[in-house]
Amino acid sequence: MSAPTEPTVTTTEELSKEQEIFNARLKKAEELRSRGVNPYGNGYEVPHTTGEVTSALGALATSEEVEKASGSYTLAGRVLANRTFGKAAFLKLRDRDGDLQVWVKKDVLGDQAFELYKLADLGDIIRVQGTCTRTKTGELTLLARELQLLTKSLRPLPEKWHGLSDIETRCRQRYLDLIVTPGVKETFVKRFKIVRGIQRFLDERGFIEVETPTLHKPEEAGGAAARPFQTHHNALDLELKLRIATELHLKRLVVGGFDRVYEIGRIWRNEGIDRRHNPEFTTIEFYWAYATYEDLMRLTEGMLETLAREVTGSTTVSFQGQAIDFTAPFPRVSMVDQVAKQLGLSREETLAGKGLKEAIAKAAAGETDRELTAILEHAATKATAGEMIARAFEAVGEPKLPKDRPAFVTDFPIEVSPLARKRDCDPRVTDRFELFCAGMELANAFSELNDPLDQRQRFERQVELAREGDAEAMPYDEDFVRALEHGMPPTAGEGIGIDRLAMILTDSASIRDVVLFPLLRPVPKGTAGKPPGGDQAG
RNA sequence: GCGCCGUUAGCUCAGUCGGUAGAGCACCGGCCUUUUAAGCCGAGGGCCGCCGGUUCAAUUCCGGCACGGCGCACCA
Repeated sequence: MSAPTEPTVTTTEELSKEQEIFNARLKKAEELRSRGVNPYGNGYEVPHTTGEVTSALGALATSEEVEKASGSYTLAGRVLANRTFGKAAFLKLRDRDGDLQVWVKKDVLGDQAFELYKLADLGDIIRVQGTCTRTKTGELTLLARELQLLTKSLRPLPEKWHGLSDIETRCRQRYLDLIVTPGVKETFVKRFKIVRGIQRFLDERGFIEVETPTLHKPEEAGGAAARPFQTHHNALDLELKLRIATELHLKRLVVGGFDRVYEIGRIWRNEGIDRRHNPEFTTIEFYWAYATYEDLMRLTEGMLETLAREVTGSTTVSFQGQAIDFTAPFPRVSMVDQVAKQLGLSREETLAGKGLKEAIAKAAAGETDRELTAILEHAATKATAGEMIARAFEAVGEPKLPKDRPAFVTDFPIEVSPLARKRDCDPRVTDRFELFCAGMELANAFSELNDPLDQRQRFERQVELAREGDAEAMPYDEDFVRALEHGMPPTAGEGIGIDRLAMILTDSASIRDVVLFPLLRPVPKGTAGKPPGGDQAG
């Protein structure tokens, strides 16, 4: 944790470059102390930001206009560039709003303060006070009359032009990535706006935000098809699992009278890591009593259109070179009809499983794409028509979904929807949709199953599946059924993947780019962040 | 879990048909009071990811491992 308090005794010849810089900066910190300056001082007021300066003076074109209009500003931030000219220098100062050039002149600052300035390094946090002008090249610049060093940086920043490009380093040392990689901070600001936008949208419609447990007893860890992480509570000697969804607790709350309720929260799924998956991720789940999944489609369209406009400034969003139009309404695609059409069957034949396996096998044989063939072959091995339909859709349906629009996929078979209400006019399908966008599943929603007897049967089927070796089957949540037995109003509920939504609205190719600290394997020897001077120094 | 690719200075990257390495930026010293990747002069800085094999000699060739990237599988 702690850096060495003394420069290490190692001779110069033996020091790495980083250790050399570290020790040299440590010496400067000591030099500052000897001059009565605490290199880690506090209590300095910072009344202004670079943003306030640029919005007040940015429109004024000449140095005369700027100087006439400029008040005195006191700013603080990190030094990101330092171009020196002996008795003057230009610094690039960054605060929470952005960057501003600071002009340090010996005759303006005074000899003593200028000597202190010379002990500043790239990466240090400084505070400056002065008035603004425009330089010969027209850049709005604060001419410093006072300068204090607030925090000494001991390690060098990455190279200023290319920045950090190694993705591993960017994620492990996100603090550096945020400083030197353009756009990273903005991405996470946009993510914040997405979350706030969702909250505002739902709050305006009478929804209440709640928090439910993330530590689940084994029988509670349902609500999705996924493998949970396991943990243990010592005092209770209790086996626990990290939640894989917020669904079942939120529906308990609907039973309890929270007719419109939502939770934005972290969930964990013990699965692989790739461009679209991080083992911990954030969902918004919301439950709306007396509504149906049809209402949810309209709400979702309105929400996403609003978010796109708020976050990107347009309802058409560019994602990885593809324009995606979020203008409501979004197209709807029936999973069953699409599979039927592609396989040359009728809707009824498909739902009844009549010739379905043969048709899928035939399609697999005729498919040239190796991956799609594998999906179809796998689909043909499923036990029920519903599972075959859902699986076959991945091969024959998903690739045909519109690329320039989000699309609702409807008509999910009951076998793959253990918590969804079955359709009144055809119990083989559910009142459910998934929203697909940019090739990703973005949302999953349905009219909730509120018939406790039906729910019991669905759980029993999940238990059977688990017994047959399905690691992702849900446990039987007895208390949840008990809650339904008290009566849950007809309700529609939806879950949206915040991370994936953030990917799309920030044009990020990987979930890594919208998660501040994505899970990575640990570095074996722990070389990153090791203080110079050997282990005893740390 | 599988396949392909990568790992060289603090950072971004060259390079060595096998003879222990270079550039730019950063850093250090010198000059410079309007710079924009400032400029000029000079000096440092490397277990060439790790382990093993072949070889007189390996950063380079071969094998294994670690970490990462992309794709697949799994999944939201």
